Amino acid sequence: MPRVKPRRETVSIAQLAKHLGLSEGTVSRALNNYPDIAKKTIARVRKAADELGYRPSTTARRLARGVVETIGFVLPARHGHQIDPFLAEILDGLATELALSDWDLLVAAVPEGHDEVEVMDRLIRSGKVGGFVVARSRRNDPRVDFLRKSQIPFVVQGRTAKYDDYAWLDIDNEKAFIDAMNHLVGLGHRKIAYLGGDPDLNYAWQRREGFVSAAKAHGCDMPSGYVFDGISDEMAARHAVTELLKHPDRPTALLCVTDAVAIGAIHALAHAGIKVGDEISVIGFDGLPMGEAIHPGLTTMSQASYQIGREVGRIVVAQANAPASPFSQILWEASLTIRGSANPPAQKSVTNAKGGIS
Amino acid sequence: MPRVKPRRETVSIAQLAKHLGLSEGTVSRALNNYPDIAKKTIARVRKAADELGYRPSTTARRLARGVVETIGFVLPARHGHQIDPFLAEILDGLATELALSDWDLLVAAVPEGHDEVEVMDRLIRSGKVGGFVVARSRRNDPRVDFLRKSQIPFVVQGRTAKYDDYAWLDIDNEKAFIDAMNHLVGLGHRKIAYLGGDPDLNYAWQRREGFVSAAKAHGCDMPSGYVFDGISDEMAARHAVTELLKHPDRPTALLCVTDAVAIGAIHALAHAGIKVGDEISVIGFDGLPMGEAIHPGLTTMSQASYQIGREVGRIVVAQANAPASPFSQILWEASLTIRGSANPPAQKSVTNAKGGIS
DNA sequence: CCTGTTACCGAAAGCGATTTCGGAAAACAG
DNA sequence: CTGTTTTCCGAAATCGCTTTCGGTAACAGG
Repeated sequence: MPRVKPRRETVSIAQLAKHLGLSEGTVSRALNNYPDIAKKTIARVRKAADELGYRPSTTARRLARGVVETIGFVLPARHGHQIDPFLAEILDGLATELALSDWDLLVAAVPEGHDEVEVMDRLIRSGKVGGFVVARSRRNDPRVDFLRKSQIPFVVQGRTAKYDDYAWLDIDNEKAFIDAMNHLVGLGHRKIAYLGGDPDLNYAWQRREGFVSAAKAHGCDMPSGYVFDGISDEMAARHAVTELLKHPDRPTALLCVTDAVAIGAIHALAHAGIKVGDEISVIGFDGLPMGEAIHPGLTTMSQASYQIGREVGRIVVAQANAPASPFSQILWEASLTIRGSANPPAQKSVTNAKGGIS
Repeated sequence: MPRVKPRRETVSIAQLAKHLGLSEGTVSRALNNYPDIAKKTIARVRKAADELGYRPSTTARRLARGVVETIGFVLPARHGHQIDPFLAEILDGLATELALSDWDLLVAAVPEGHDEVEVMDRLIRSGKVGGFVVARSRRNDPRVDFLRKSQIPFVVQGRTAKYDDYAWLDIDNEKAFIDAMNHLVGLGHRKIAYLGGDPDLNYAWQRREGFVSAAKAHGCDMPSGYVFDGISDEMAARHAVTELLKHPDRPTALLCVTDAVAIGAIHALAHAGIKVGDEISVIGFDGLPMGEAIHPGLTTMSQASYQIGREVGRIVVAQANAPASPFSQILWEASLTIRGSANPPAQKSVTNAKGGIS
């Protein structure tokens, strides 16, 4: 299926060269600051290039240089879920940072019936990208496994459980949830339930670890039925809360793996006529703007997702420019944002009820 | 600044040709289904290509063909705001649709101090994209003005006020808000206030038109101070609601330009101790999942943003493949999603108070 | 058996840059 | 004024693929 060739009417280096009475090679070297071109000539070429609106064809340049200054980002396959705000923010930051280095951002979706690694492999083989950013890492992540042996620069937002021979930027999720627990315990809570996410996702695992270790450290009651896993959206959160409200030893606080889950939980609690922030405290994680808009405001551990996107972009470009340099591995902290959803427990409930089975 | 040439270790057509004992040209034509290649040969080439994992370099292919199968999407400059969920959904749908046609999606941000048109211009001149999708159109949109005379295929999500000689896909915002008003009036409301967005954004303008015309048609009270403009986020919505609550003739319902605004309004109302869905009804627009998670659930006009993204992708690719064909101009309808935030007005308030100045 | 088609494939010329290599002109030294 | 460096630029090869243009071999018809 041969196609037509709709040649763009843009200026080529040949035209620019003819216009200047120079050879293409000279023009090219002038624009790329080669030392063997007279400064006067460089200036002349620059000026003409500006006037004619010349921009080198990135296609031709890529072919000649053999370098692709484009970062790939594969959107997680949507299994009914919608793309979450956290990813959107990362993308925004990433695009912004890449623009500053004159790199491009290629966003790819995973078609039905394919998987992420397949998509990445095709992007690499067809020479469309020169690096990757991987978001929302899993404990055991095939994407990272693949990229590790692919010779291509990449940065992971998050970490995996096993290997550590690659660049990543992660939030200290464990510490964040320990902090959150400290806050709750400091407020007087001892009966704290946990709405966790898919433990395959490393952040969910890490947060759970933080919760569990802090609960132990503080000697919190941990009756069975206090810890949920696999809560990934608002609806799941509502169901979990419904369960929880039937619990003989009702918790006074709820720690949630994400803001979305926390908001779902708050909704469910409000629906059940329970006053959030009063009868039950809730803490989330993310720092979504929405957390400020709901009632009561959501107390949460905030992470600067836009900044994460930017930093990740910076790292991947740096790595592409200096392949031999050691991997950046950066750990950032989340910060506690206090709003109305977490307060001291209601007085009547401050009894050390006999805990159930852990 | 000459760079190194880190040649990828991928298979080239030359290697494949040598491996097969054929010429490069023949291999190329075989893979592109030229009619003058024996079917047997095509099959043989196909097989070998699969086995060797050959993928043609898109860079070389682009250079040779002079066609760039990439759609550009410029993220709106973030003036403190965060990227909204609606855009994220569109992106997701767009990427998915493009993947099916084997097109790529290039997402660009606007660096500080530049504007969107500049960014688009550079993307075109440097040959990085072969088409554009423009989202969130303004009534008077420089991006559309620019693209109209740029000879490059593009699709606008939304419309502009003036020209109509380009492809677009829009929601019938005016009708949607008339429908919303009909719903409110049907419930018994007559005193309805409006929290509108930036009227430069065409959807905000259209929705406002819908509100105003329906209000007139139904003979609703329209005292001054009932219509707000420029409400773009939750905080602005809160301030507007604060104003509104001081109004001598308090409205019984609130129509909001977006879900985000509606959620901000609900928050403000709840904060003021007013029961949403009871004392005051609220309706939004978008159909964000969050609207289902808040309490009470948000009654809203839903639009299928993911589908919009897909359709827009389909259109732009179609247009790129058949440049001469007429512009697709598609109008979709939003659908009313009823939840708890809009109900008949409280009985005591159902008095036809004397309206203020319109 | 000879000629006219058809069916297939090879050769070669781009596409628009980059980069190496070498040579002419200019600058410097003696 | 000649010989040697520098400076600066042109020529040409390349990157990997597409596509046009012939040309050979096979096949048909007479």
